[in-house]
Amino acid sequence: MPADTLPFDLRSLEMFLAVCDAGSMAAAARRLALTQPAVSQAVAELERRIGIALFDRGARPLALTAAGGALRQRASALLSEARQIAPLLREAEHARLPLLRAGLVDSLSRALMAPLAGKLGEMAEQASILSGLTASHAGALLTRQLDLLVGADDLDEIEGLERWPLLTEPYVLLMPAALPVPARPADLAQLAAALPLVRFSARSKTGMEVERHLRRLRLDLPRRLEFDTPYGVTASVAASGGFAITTPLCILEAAVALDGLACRPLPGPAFTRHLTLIARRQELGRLPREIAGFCRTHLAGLAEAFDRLVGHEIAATFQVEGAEVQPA
Amino acid sequence: MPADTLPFDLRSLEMFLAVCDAGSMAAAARRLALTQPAVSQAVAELERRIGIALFDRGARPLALTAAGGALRQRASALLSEARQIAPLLREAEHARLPLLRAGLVDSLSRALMAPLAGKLGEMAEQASILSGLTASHAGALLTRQLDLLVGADDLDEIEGLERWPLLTEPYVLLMPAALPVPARPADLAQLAAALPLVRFSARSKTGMEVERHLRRLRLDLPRRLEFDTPYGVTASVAASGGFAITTPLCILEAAVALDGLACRPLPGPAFTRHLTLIARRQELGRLPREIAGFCRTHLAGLAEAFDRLVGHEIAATFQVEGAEVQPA
DNA sequence: TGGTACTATAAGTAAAACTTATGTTATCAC
DNA sequence: GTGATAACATAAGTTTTACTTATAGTACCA
Repeated sequence: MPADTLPFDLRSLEMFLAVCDAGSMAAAARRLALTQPAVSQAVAELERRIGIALFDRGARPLALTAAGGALRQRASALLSEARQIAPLLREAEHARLPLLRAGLVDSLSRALMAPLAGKLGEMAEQASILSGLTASHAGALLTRQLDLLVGADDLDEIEGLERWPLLTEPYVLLMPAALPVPARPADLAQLAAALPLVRFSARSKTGMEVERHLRRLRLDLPRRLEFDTPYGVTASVAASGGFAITTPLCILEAAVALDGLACRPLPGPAFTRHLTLIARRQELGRLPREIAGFCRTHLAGLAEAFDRLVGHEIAATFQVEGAEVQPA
Repeated sequence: MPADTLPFDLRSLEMFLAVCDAGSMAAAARRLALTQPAVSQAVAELERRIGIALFDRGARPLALTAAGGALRQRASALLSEARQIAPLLREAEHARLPLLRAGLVDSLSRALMAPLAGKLGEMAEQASILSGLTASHAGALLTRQLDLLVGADDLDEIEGLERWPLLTEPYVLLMPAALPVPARPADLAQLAAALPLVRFSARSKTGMEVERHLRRLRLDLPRRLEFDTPYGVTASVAASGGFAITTPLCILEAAVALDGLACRPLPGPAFTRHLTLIARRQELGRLPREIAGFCRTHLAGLAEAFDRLVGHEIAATFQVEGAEVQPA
């Protein structure tokens, strides 16, 4: 018997949830057409295997502990997913690709979500596109909860992936247009003394990159307000009159009015962000390549909006991948 | 033995995946420290219970059938979620953090992110606002990675929380304006036959609620395209000419042009969504109450936009909480 | 203070999961 | 083709698990 065995199976979760819903083990037993000791034993075994008490014995209307409540949430989600599977497999028999799941980094939602949805809808029977942080999508890709990922991280530390670069964009300053443009990195500290710096959370790849870059520049800027979405950062800068280190795509993503704000070049060494499409190697054939091409075509259409947003000087750093690079 | 039993348990899925990964049943057996017949029997039993062949016997490097491939995707997702559960429960027991962090459901980003950031920035030395799904925020709240949560779930199965209702809004149909308005629930099936139904993913509370509602109405609508953000759903409907079951706030959140689309009442019994502010009980004093009041004030400002979007008839269901309800 | 309705434990039984043993089939080297 | 090899399937026996009945213990209510 392997040591990393799961501490429960679906049957025991089913019984646990029945107890939660019914309010007592005896009632749950009736509902499941079992005897009461069966339920009692199953719950006890579940608690023993997880190693945490799930119910508060000694309180008569049986009460959940904190851990019990958490399990209730997750278990019901897990079971409802499990119940969907079998019917879907029957449909999967006569289908193209049965299911295609993609993770799209937040900052490309507005640029790519709808066209990508159309494309995936053509290529698969069922398509699912999730938004969020690249970090969480990366985990999902590896555990096969996702099949494709478009994000700001090329996951080069992970084997067995194929990578299709999409575009490169510069980091920029988003700040009040009236203020003087910082010329040297040190001017950023001065700016931060006058205005609140709005940051990306360190949960996001972008936030981590910015943090690392500032450390390289030996700048220790305050950390007052942070967000994990481009909208949060941009909207907060617009509302509060602060400033942020962000990228053109992140600003476009937010789709908020930028009255009185301007994009300025970030002083100091070049600092860019790369967006990449990633899939597990050799599982989807030429599909990732085709989708990457499709994304590039759509992203190229943004060049004009970029120009308007940041001016020609900065926009030159914006670059959609042209040559179709072979996956590493 | 009840008839609606699941056709598999986690153990059999584990074995099935081991076979997929190892490439043969014998190799999988070695890896699982079992004998070959154990695996063979488990796979056979799994196929019998699901009622579909998963592998292509007779092809020697064992090949997956279409259904087998689909099961592989979903089963590995299911298992990786299952494996996360136990460790999370252990964390749920303790942990404590000083900093003020809030989780805001995606559909309120546009409405509340910036003002909430300003407010929290006043009240705390450092504030962090994360966007995403209520479900993941709920876990973060329990494990004390978040201190506040604004979401579409009141987590009533969890003890030890205080809840501050913010507003109630109706679910509505977002569909082409030119098409006739569905009068009865059954008309939805007809609509779904003509147009693609764009769904919220079951990962989101909104998606789960819609799914449950449809099940109550005994409607089995196709599942072609799904998203976990309001922007995804709205943009896809706008781009593809499909339809969706969504809410006014979700539509406003997306901030996309709705040319040719209209909001229609959802036929059938009343179906509304409740947004609530949640905190762990008695940990932040009167702060949650104050923030809830602040949020309501801001949300009340949306009433006009609601009217324009959905018309008076539907908008009547939109209701910002007035009385400050004592936490349960 | 019993009565009721629940939970826990003990011991036995039915079902399942797994094992060894053996037969069958596809692939490959010759 | 032919036999060797490595895989899968099936049969029969064994261990483990899940469930049952029976009984004792515990919180709650009148």
